[in-house]
Amino acid sequence: MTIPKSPATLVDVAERAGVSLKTASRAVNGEPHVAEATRQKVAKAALDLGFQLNSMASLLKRGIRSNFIGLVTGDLANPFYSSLAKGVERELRSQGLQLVVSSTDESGERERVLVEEMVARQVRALIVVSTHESNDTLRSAQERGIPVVFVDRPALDLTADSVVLDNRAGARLAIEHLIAAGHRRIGFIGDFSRLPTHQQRLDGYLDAIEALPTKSGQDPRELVREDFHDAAGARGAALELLSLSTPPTALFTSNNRVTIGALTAFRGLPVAPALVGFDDFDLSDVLGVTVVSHDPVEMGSRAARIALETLESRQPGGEPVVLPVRLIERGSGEAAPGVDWR
Amino acid sequence: MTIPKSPATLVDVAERAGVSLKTASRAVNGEPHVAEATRQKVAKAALDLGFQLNSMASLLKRGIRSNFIGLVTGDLANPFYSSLAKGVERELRSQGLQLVVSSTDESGERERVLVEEMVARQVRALIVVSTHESNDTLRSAQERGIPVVFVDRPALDLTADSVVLDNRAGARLAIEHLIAAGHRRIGFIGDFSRLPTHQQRLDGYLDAIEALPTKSGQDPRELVREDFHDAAGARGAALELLSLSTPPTALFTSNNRVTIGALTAFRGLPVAPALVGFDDFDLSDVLGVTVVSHDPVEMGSRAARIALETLESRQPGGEPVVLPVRLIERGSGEAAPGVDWR
DNA sequence: AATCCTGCGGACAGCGCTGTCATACTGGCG
DNA sequence: CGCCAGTATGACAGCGCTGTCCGCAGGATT
Repeated sequence: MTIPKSPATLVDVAERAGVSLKTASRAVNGEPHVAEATRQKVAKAALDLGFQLNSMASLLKRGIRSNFIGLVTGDLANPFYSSLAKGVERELRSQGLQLVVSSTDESGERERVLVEEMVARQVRALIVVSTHESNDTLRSAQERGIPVVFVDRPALDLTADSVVLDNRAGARLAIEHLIAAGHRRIGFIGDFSRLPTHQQRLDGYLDAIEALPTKSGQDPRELVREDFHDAAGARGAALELLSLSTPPTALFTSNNRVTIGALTAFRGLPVAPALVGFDDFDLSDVLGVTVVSHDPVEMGSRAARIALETLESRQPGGEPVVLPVRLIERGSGEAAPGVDWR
Repeated sequence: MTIPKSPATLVDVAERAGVSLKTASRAVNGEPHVAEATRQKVAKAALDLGFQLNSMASLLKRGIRSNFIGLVTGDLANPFYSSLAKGVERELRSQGLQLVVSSTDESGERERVLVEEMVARQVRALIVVSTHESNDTLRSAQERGIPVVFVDRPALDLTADSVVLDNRAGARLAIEHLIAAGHRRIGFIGDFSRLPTHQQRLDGYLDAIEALPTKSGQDPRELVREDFHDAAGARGAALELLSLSTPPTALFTSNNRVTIGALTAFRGLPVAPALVGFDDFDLSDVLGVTVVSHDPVEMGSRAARIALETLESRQPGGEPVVLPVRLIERGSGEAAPGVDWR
């Protein structure tokens, strides 16, 4: 019904208040040297006209590119990423910055497009969970002076800050925990093998496995299954491992989706294998699942803080920030071989 | 190391390419009437200088407000909201629009601030899961010509589009299902009582309960517990209900967090009460929890589509879009009174 | 030869705002 | 009383870009 009347400008406000444009600007922006009475007049005029400062014009004039920080993640619907986003947002809030998000669905091509779009939209900084298929566009964003902070997955071939987890230690901890419970055949189900997080977690697994006295000729990777990015795929991998002639008595699942997939595979089994998962998740306590836990919200906050500091002239590209992980025992990781933990 | 050289402007590009500003503009924007050779020259110059069109200036000049759509939700870390965000983002993607998100943490005051900020940042449209504490700022956004679409919770006292679930029918369905399994004392654990979703789900509950032959003097709200917004609170409510002298034999939990809270309360009980939850969640199948399910991603998409249509001159404020819900039987809702379903 | 395209390129204004500089007026102080 | 510091206000340019209008060349048309 309402005609989309073009919004009031500062000129209109100034006119209505009977003051100059500049004075109106000062009043609206809360600058000093404006008489209280004048301030009131301008405020009233602004209210009457439904005036809203056009921040685009304001930022343009001041040579500021924008008030947005871009976050590029895999999939917003994954709780890990959305917690990350929450952490980032919380940090930005205090600075009057806003968060622009988008999901790559782990496609390098989409990552490229999204980063380009964000750069075109003048984001102040980029926080990226990179697919690591290519980083040309990220590099060129950097070259344009846009701070790029890698999160969860470190920067590769690129001097940039990153905030990551202590993946290798976490995985080793998990496997050693299973070994301590008596397990010797421990399966590993992992994400895309190109991802650094995956590789590090696998390294941690191998560290612990290779420390075990082995029958000669044994392949430490015999029970390793990789490149499963969703729960359904991980479920299949778990079923396959469990149907081996000598199946593993325990599994290590390298992220939340994989853990969930494995759990769905256990339904109907007389004895569920012991399990330690990387990433905590809702209901892990109800289910009694032992996990390598960490704080994705904190990870997002840290990344955001680094991005903001870089904006304030901090030198980019220092050592990666490595956040600690810890094992939370809930039962599934403490069950001895052949013992059901449910 | 790199000095944050001030980015190249179109003037620089034009100069370097030896053409006029306007010609460079035409070339960069792919407008017609530019000779192929000229286009090449400009492209090369732009590349050399690392030129990036300043979209703020461009949009300002063209009188376009921005390419952003704002989404204001309760808490990004809640899978329900992040799925919603995913749906919105997916829809925007094809239009070259980007998504700005922020969380209110269910505070009306924060909602106010966020909406104002987004309006100041010139978002093209707003998609809101309103706290419903007040809608003044949303109304004024509307008056400025910014389409506002309510999602999950309908518009109140405001002519605006909304996309909601069939909450009442869903809740009634759930309760009738429990009644069919033999339950007569069914507890209700709900969210903030001010939320329309809550009220509708409670109405659905009461519909079904009141259809039951009652002992006179019986209060249909005897087993209703409200205003629990997180899992911890819901857990307490569940424990309290179960410790009544005549405890309910079944529970209806009105959203995903409440359901999870109730589930954590069941640990250690010899017999878990039957349970139907509103909202599906990860691992509901592993746990065997019967739920009233729906598609939050689709809900986000629909809301985004409506926002985009309104931008394209569709009349705002039609009938609310009501999305269907369906019951998924997984065991917890089919157990007879006194029978453990786990 | 006069006319009209069509393809190409440029000059200029101005989007809405703020930084700079200038002006006018107050009061205090030596 | 003259001068300076401080406060209140305004005129104006210009951020980087694009829409409008205009000019010029060369080929087609009458």
